[in-house]
Amino acid sequence: MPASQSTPPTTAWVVLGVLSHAKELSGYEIKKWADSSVGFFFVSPALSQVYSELRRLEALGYATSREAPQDDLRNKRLYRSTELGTQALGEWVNNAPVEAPVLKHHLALKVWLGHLADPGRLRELVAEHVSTIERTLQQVRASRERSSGRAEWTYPATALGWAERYYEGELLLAEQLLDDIEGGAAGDDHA
Amino acid sequence: MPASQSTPPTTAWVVLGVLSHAKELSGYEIKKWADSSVGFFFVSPALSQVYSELRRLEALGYATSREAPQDDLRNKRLYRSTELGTQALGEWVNNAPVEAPVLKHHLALKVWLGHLADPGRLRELVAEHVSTIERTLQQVRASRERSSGRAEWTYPATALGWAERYYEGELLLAEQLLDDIEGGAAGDDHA
DNA sequence: GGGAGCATGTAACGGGTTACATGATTGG
DNA sequence: CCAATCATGTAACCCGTTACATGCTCCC
Repeated sequence: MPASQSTPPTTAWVVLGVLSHAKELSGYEIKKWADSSVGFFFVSPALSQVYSELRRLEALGYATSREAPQDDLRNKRLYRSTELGTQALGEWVNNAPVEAPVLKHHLALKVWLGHLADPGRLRELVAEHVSTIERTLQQVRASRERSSGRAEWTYPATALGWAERYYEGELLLAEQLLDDIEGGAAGDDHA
Repeated sequence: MPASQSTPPTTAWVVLGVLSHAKELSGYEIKKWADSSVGFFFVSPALSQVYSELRRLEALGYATSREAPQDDLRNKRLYRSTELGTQALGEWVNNAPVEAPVLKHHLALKVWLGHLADPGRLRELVAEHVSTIERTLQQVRASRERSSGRAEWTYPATALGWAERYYEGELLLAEQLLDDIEGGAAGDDHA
């Protein structure tokens, strides 16, 4: 037995994960679901990659698809998870070690380079960041509210609750950051 | 003037940023500094990539290098930022828009897939994650303490202070997560 | 003697993105 | 009529990683 052994990339599990929460979805729909759920705590793949992961999953026997007419002339391909797929996904969830979170925090990076920044501009950058987070937070809340209540969405709702608190934390951190850089050259052991 | 226009990848600024905090460093040293500073809020590049970014920076005129003997027979290449480099970096810090933070939170992802997990195992996964974060937090604290005090490290210390609070927040979030999944099927609007 | 740290680099690979191409339907 | 949404896919590209290759020195 020579063949492929290496585990699929996490993105494959993300796509299969969306499928595990629904019965049958098109690539396009998967992308949308990903954007408004998993996207708040794990990078949501580009549409083109959703399609290629779907092909991979099908090749692995983790998903099946069927052609469905959506209107005259137009076809969409609908995917669903197989037994094997759900099994493999559960296997991954339970047995793969939890990798350390990966973070690219551009604002923190810029603060770290604050000695090269115009002080006033630095504060503006924090403000920019706060707006970004606030927009995200609104979306998270909307999503979480949508999923709260239905029994099948318990875990997604829990994850979204986590994300909500996470972004609230981001806001707090930004405020404290502002104090730090405002409070003239601070950064040493606070009061 | 036809030539290259596209901005270098963020990693280039990371490397140049390390250089902007020192006078002259080898690639190897840069990697170490990156690991224990910027690495806590922005992915630290692999050593091989540090070297290739250095070559890029030199080609752009943002850095210069010189050959320095480190012991008989052995040479190391020492890099320093040029005027132009510092200028370009400052330009980036001040004028490039702050991109949204990128997060890959594997634990949250797995919680989101909790319907496929063994409940007991899920709690273990959270515990695994907590250990990871605790280890990171210790390192952040050590780094922050090392940089606190010296005037030139004000901004790095501020950034590390941010990181310290960030990981403390992660710990809190993990606790609440445990409550959520422990407290039977919760996730809806808390008390 | 052997392993860890210092030091630099190449090569292969893959994960993932943007841009491009196409085209129908619906709503303002 | 035009923009947005639905819908799928290809191609180019590059960022970044792991694995490999090499070799010295210091310390146990």
